[in-house]
Amino acid sequence: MTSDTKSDATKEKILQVTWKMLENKGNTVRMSDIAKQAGVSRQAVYNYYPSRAQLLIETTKYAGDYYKIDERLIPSRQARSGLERLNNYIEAWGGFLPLVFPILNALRAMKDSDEAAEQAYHNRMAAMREGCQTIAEQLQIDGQLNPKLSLKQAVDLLFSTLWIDHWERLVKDGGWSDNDYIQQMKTLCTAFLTA
Amino acid sequence: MTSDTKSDATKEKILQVTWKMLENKGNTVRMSDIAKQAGVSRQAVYNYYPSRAQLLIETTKYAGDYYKIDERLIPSRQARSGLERLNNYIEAWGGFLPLVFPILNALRAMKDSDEAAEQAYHNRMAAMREGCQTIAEQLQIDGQLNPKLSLKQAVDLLFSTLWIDHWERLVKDGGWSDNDYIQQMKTLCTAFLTA
DNA sequence: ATAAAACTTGACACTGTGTCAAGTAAAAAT
DNA sequence: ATTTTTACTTGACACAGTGTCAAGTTTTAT
Repeated sequence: MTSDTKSDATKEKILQVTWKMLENKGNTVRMSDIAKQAGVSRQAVYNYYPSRAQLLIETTKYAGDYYKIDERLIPSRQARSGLERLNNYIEAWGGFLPLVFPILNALRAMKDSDEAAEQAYHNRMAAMREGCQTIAEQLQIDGQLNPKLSLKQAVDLLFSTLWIDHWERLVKDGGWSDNDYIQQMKTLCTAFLTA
Repeated sequence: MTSDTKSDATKEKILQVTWKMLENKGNTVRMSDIAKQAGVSRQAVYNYYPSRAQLLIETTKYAGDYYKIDERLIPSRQARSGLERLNNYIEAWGGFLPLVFPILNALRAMKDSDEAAEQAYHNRMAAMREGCQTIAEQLQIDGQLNPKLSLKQAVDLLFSTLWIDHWERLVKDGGWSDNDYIQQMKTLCTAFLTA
């Protein structure tokens, strides 16, 4: 055992517990709840994560790595046509979102009160938006992009349509299944992005 | 002057100040900020509104009344066809949203921590959703509703597409003009709602 | 002049975040 | 085997913001 094996274990345990509790209780979880659940003192948590915002940000990274979003997006990146890319992207995203929603949700709720949280949330949005950008560009190259839309408009619309708020209302509030969501989004996005 | 003329004036002034400050500073405004700006003590505010949530809720009503959403929706209600109804609805909604966004935004931010705020936010959503329901029903009667969509799915999609999160990203973040939003939403909603 | 209403002032309880200092227990280094 | 370091714990405290309470003052009505 190296000198920080034990501390690493605690550090990771805190992330796991945070993640689980975000899924169960949502963004109302307090630092003391997390500490208690992880079996350590509140101060131990602050030892590793200097603020609640930072803890959430690290948890987001942890979960993102765990669910391997990059791997999921391989089929989209390998697509030959814009439309194929779009469909594969929605397939990957629609499978990924239910898993990371609780954490993104917490980040979203914190973004008004914390600068670092806003930054982290913004970065996540930017990363996702980039995928949408590539899709729209590919569609344009294919000559399939709706002529009523500028490239930017197409990207804005696609991104916003697939972002978590929309998903939340359809799946969480509306009771849609993951598959309903994926299928309908494929149809819907194709409908407005292509001519 | 009757005995509560002055108190009514103060009560309304607080609402106005709250409204203005939500527009300027967003949901970070504190009770003490509002009091100071209204020229009264913090306790005077609590005299009329027992909690911050309640104050926001009353402000929402106040602004809603002020901007006369009902009047704006008359053209939609008088439409002969589903499509006409849809377009008129988007026209009204697209003009209304920029005005009430700051307040709905504040309510949205409070909904996780306050039961009453959540209820109020939910009610606003429900009212808006009802308009979407009528549109979808009319489209179905006209035989224009996309056969790939159930009535519920159509309502869910239309509602979510027009709700504030989507608008915020396009207009606030994306820099779309109000008119861009209205025109694109007309096209987009028509595209996925009809066959 | 008196009473009621509409406030103000200041103190305080409560929740949750974040900090600080002193102590302990076990592992690691010497 | 002893020191030293690491990984904590315990408990106190500062701070912000909400909400409450009681006592005092000004304004308005009668």
